[in-house]
Amino acid sequence: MAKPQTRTYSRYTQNALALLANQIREGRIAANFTAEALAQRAGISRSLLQRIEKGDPGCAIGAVFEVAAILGIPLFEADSKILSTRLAYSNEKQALLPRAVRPSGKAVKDDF
Amino acid sequence: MAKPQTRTYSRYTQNALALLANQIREGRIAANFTAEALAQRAGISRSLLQRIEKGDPGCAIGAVFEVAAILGIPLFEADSKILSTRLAYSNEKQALLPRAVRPSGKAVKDDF
DNA sequence: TATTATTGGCTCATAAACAACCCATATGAC
DNA sequence: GTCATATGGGTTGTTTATGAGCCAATAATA
Repeated sequence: MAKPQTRTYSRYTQNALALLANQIREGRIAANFTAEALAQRAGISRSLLQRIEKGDPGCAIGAVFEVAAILGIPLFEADSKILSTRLAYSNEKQALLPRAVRPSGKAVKDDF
Repeated sequence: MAKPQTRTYSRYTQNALALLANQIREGRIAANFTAEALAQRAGISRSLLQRIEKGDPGCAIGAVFEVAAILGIPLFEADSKILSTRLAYSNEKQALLPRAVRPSGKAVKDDF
């Protein structure tokens, strides 16, 4: 009972995936890393890295982020320190939110 | 012959995953979306959305990005227009890069 | 040009992701 | 408090991702 098979992606998602993939490839070349070498560092196979550099939506997000991290590509445009600060803030905020949502009659936001 | 089994992640990757997960959950609640409702919009199951909101590194990056896109969470801190502009620029840059890397003697960058 | 290594693109076997249910609990509205 | 439902967490079976290996083509250097 698992059939993602044909999953669709918004243009925004497609572009974001493509951009991240490009940054990874550019970063690898800039850092003078062989695909094999980078894959090894990230603890993944070369074939997976190839798919990552092609922007395959099916790749595990952990693997993609790890490769990006190794190359020093800033996720969220934030360095290590800022990221953890934002995370801490986010966690506090989380605690204040309601835990269940009651859909209020109608739709809310559909524009992006 | 597939055994990711025990994959390790840098702190940076872990934080980035957690932050994105938090933003998604916060965004869903802010938009007054039920988990079920959001999952349907994204074309995924509720159980997958739950894993996404917990920051599971094994989730497909396409699914995560799509959910983020629906909620209007800016990936790369960029809106739709800026994102496509950056992608176009990145593609041009890509064409100018060498296609194969010759590892020059020693290591390069290991600090991030 | 010759040489060597990187890369792209396959196949295959296996581990993992995913969807569809289920139930129990907690939550929000009344 | 009562009620309806959203959520957390677990299970199951199928689909998919992943690692390993291989080969051909390509690209980088001498």
